[in-house]
Amino acid sequence: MDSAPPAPPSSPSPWLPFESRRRARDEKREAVLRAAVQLFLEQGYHRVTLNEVAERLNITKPALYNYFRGKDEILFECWSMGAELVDSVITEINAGGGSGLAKLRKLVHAYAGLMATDFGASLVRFDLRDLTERNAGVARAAKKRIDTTFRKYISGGIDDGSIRPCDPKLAAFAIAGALNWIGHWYRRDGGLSPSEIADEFTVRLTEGLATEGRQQMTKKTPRAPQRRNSGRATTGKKRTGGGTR
Amino acid sequence: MDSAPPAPPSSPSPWLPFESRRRARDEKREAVLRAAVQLFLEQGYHRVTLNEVAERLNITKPALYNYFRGKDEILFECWSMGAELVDSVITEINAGGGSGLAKLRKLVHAYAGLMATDFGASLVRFDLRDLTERNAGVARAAKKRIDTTFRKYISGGIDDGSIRPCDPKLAAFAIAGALNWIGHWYRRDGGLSPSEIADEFTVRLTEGLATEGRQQMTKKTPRAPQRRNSGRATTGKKRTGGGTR
DNA sequence: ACTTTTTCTTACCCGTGGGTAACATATCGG
DNA sequence: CCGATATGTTACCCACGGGTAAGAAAAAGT
Repeated sequence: MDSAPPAPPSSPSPWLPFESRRRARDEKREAVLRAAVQLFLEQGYHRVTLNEVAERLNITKPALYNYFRGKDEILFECWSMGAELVDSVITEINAGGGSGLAKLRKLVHAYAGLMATDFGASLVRFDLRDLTERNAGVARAAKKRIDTTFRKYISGGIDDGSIRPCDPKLAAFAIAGALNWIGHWYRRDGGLSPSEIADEFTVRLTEGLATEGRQQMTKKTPRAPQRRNSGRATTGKKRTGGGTR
Repeated sequence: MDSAPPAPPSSPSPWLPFESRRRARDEKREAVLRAAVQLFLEQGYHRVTLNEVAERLNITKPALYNYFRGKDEILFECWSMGAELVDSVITEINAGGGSGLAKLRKLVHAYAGLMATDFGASLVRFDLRDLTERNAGVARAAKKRIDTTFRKYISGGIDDGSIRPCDPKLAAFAIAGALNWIGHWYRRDGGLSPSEIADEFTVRLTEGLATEGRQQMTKKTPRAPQRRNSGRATTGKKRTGGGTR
């Protein structure tokens, strides 16, 4: 018979029922976040009790208070995990070169993929009003940074000629909205893989913006490649995402 | 001489503090919904108490139970108001003619406008998990109808040649996502009017799909482009209708 | 071994807010 | 004017769940 404690379905907890509990503190902390984010997404923050979170980890509620100040802090930390993912994506894109359109496409692709992860989805499915005013402020700032990045890539693309003139603010809203919505409808057991979604959205959300979008038009390189060069001469190998579709 | 009780700021309640309370039942019921939807959007369903809703209407909590079975039914009825708005829009579009693309544009335009209303926003900002299983089922069905309509217009447009071949499912997700997101960021006191948003989104979300997007391609303009320019008073560069370039 | 510190459990508190019972007061048909 | 019916009010109940206190049980230090 299975006298050994039955392993929980997925992402096994560091606290096995009666076993060695010698993991590092940070690992446990993160395990709490993984369990919590999953439950919060499944059932919604307000319907999840700390007892449930604890139970899923084979511990009891007060034990959670060794790692977090309270429920809202757990929520915030989950949210922050997602924000960090996005921030690192942005940092990486900024580090690389490319036209505004190329950067935008990279961002769209990576962001779409993130929306299919738990922490990524938490970014758009959690209600910031559940946080303390202080944490909500941090979160708002992070959102602002992300939004600004979208706009920056778009207006940068307009300047360098890779994107047709448009209102960067509304274009960013439209693109970010379509992406954020992924976090609401994506299901792991659905018919679509994250990479399929990311590939398709990268095309769909930028095809209307590109100056050289279809096979038509003069197929010349981006017209008048950046003359308003503010420093970094990123010319190099552009090839604005033309590839595989 | 306004010796009468001072009217509350906006959307005056039928229950004036000590005055005639002789309005029809349905009007009162709807007044409850208007007050509720506003509070739910402002603060979030779980943070709004029935006492608050009642207070805003100059009544007390138990009085609400004359019109609704409970809090969750109020939520559902608010949601339904939004759903009915969308349904009537769809019915009207279906009644009219036009290519798939034309219908899609009408839907995008109307839907964007709805997202800037309280009941419209409630459609995407309320959590269906707060409803009873029965009501949640109704809501899911309504959402399904809306989604189906988007896809139908798109695949219809592909068939009639007004829309370039693409995956209708993902295209619908992208468009609906961008639109739904309006319900999350739109603020009445922001710098953008609903009609500006609707106009811009109508262009932005369909320009990538149209077979005749830019100045080339066939001539069969299905309908005259909406010259409904109501007020183009914002940031200078914005050529909504024209496919110039 | 022994203390000390960290981690976790049992048992409890208590504010909150949806919901109800019982009663009061309009409103209306006649 | 009078009961019947809608409509509101006051006063209360109580389940729920976040949070805490006090102490057991490991881990770690000595």
